[in-house]
Amino acid sequence: MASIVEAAAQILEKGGLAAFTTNAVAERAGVSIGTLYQYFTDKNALLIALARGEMEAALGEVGRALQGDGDSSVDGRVRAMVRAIIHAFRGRQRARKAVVQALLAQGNGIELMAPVAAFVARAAETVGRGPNPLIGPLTREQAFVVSRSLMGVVRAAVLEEQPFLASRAFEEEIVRMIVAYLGAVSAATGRQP
Amino acid sequence: MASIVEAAAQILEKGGLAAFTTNAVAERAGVSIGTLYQYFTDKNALLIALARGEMEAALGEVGRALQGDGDSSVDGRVRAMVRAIIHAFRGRQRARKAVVQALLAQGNGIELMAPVAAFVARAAETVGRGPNPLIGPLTREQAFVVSRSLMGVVRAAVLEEQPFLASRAFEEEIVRMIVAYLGAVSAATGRQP
Amino acid sequence: MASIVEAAAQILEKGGLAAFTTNAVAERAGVSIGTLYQYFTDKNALLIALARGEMEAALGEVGRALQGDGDSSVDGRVRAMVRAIIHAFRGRQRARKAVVQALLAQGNGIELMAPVAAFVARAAETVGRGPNPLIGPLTREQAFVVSRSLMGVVRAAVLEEQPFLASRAFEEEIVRMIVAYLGAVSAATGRQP
Amino acid sequence: MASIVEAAAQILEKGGLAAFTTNAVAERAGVSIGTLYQYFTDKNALLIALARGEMEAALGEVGRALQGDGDSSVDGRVRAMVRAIIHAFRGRQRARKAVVQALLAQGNGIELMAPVAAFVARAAETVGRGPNPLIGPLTREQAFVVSRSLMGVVRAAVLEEQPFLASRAFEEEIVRMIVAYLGAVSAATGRQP
DNA sequence: AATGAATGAGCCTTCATTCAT
DNA sequence: AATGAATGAAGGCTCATTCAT
Repeated sequence: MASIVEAAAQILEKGGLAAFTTNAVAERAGVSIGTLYQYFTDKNALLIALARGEMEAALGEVGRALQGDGDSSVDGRVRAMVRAIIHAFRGRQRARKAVVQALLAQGNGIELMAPVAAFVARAAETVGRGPNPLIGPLTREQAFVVSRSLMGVVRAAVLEEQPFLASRAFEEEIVRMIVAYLGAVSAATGRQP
Repeated sequence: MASIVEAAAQILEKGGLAAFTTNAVAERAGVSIGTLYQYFTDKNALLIALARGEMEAALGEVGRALQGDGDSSVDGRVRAMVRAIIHAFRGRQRARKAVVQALLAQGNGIELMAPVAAFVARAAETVGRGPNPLIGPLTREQAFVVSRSLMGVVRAAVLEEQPFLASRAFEEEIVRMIVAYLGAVSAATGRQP
Repeated sequence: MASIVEAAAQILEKGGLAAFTTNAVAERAGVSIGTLYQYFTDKNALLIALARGEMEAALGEVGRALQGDGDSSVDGRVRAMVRAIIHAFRGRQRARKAVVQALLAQGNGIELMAPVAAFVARAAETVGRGPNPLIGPLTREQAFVVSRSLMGVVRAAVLEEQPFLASRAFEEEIVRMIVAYLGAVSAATGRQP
Repeated sequence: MASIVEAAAQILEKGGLAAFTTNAVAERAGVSIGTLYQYFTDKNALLIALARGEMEAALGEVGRALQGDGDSSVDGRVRAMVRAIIHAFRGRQRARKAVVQALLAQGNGIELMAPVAAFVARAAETVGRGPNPLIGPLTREQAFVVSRSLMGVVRAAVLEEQPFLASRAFEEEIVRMIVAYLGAVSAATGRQP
């Protein structure tokens, strides 16, 4: 089962969506096509299993990064989160890309993406508080904007295979944006009461 | 030719990527499949033609919005830009989504997306200057972060069919983020010399 | 189209239901599988087309037999009908059998059989009248009994490949049964008023 | 073993031939597929076992009906037989239908059907004698006609799911046909010596 | 005796593309 | 330029059957 999912990831990584056929996956996994179908109802089910795995990995990475006891300033913590996201997206770019594509192509993508986004939003919120609180709870729109812009930037860099993806400068700018935004939210909220 | 591309857009809009077959497009366009192949060497060529058209339309929309002589403050001009982006993405969501997917699925997507992003980055830069300049020229990474976060947020809202997509509150938050980021960039740059 | 149906009949005739694959049919018809699917939505559609054709042929045969101006006595006309049914059932036994099976396996069979049965029932009724009327209109149950017993006997003989299928003795007995039954019905009806 | 056959009948009854897979049968029987193959060499072997069982049950029903000491007139005894046949065909229609189909699909059907038909023919003969004999031994063709028409009518009613299947009127007509036929045979035979 | 994971031949069907008219 | 019937490679999936445990 795990080997089949792994094979699927490899196929996707190497040949993209076009190469992703159940027969190819079975062959690479070293099992018969029948066995594949014993574990996954559907080509789609396999895809979802793969996606779920990737998502959980990403979640874990971000979560672990935030547990880390590095720099506990707002800047430091945002940077930890940004780094985690970048990392989560860098391993097996093509596979991940293909998974996202395939998922979106069927409408199942959003539900699977949602948890990650929610997690990121919550993390941002948490980060904003800390020792000397920066912000209160975010509104729905605010949470959306933080999480999606962060993920959007990173994803774009991955998809476009930008050379500066791993650079310090890039990280810096993303951090700057998030921190600036959280600050602005805080300022606006502070004024309101 | 135009009618074929239009048919392609409609098919994509209505049935998504799965419904997008050359035969279906030809039929809807009211021409024979042979004629379609007279104008487009390939299914892919048709897709590219469609994408190019959509891209140009988006570009035009943003450009026009920035020409408009509304509120000329930084806030006002960023808001005009944000609105234009949101609009550019809302007409025919599904078709656009499908185009992006299909394009990405083949690796052609990035080149076609690039001009829009470049344009958005330039617009942000321009906006930052204006009467009383906010910022100087952006670095490559900064331009990337502004354009992709903006587009990323809007795209996510479209794909996830968020109900607040057209709301004032959503627009407000995006503007807040862009302005805060531009401000932070400006501050950092100012300090450095 | 006709050649495809014909090929289907031949395949069914030779190899039974098991050999009836769309690929086999296409090959025997000398067309590509794609062409087959241009004319028939489905494997099932092909089956139905075949069945309809066979049914109409059977109908025609019986109809023509009854038009014939042979012996116009009740006995003579019943015999003409019986003979026609036997003929209708004898050509391409296996193909016919397979069609019926396949059809029944999907529930579509009955509707296609019904017209033949209705026709036979009407024929029996007509025969019962003639110059010196034997019977009035049959009740639903009576019509059913005449038509189905007649068809049932012949079908059984065909399926079991009885050697006496074409014999005079066999024909004689069937005629005897039908005539006796019509007589009994007539007698019962006559008594009732 | 019995439970496997029973499971097969249930599957056939509920889902028709299409649902009749060895795996499905094993699951419903609550045994593993391996066990099923321990008892039946083949899917076909299972089918034959099922058919044989059903056949014997039918045989038993008719036999018992004829033993019964109800009305001993020809009419009364024919009616008892007709009723038994109807009953034999009515339980688990779909399963029975499917069995017949499946059997026919492989050519094994006829041999299994034959005993029932033979039995019916013999019964008809017996009935025709009784206290005041109606007929002598039937010819091969006559026996065939009585048994197959009777079975054919009932089977058709079952397959077509005729609403009058259980009605008195229907029974009446079948009885009328059989009795009329036996009478005609008797008359003809009587004349001949 | 029982289990059930594994097998794989082969079926139905789709759809991009061609080419003679 | 346009047509559209024909093509056929290729893919998803089923299910009877085996065999090591």
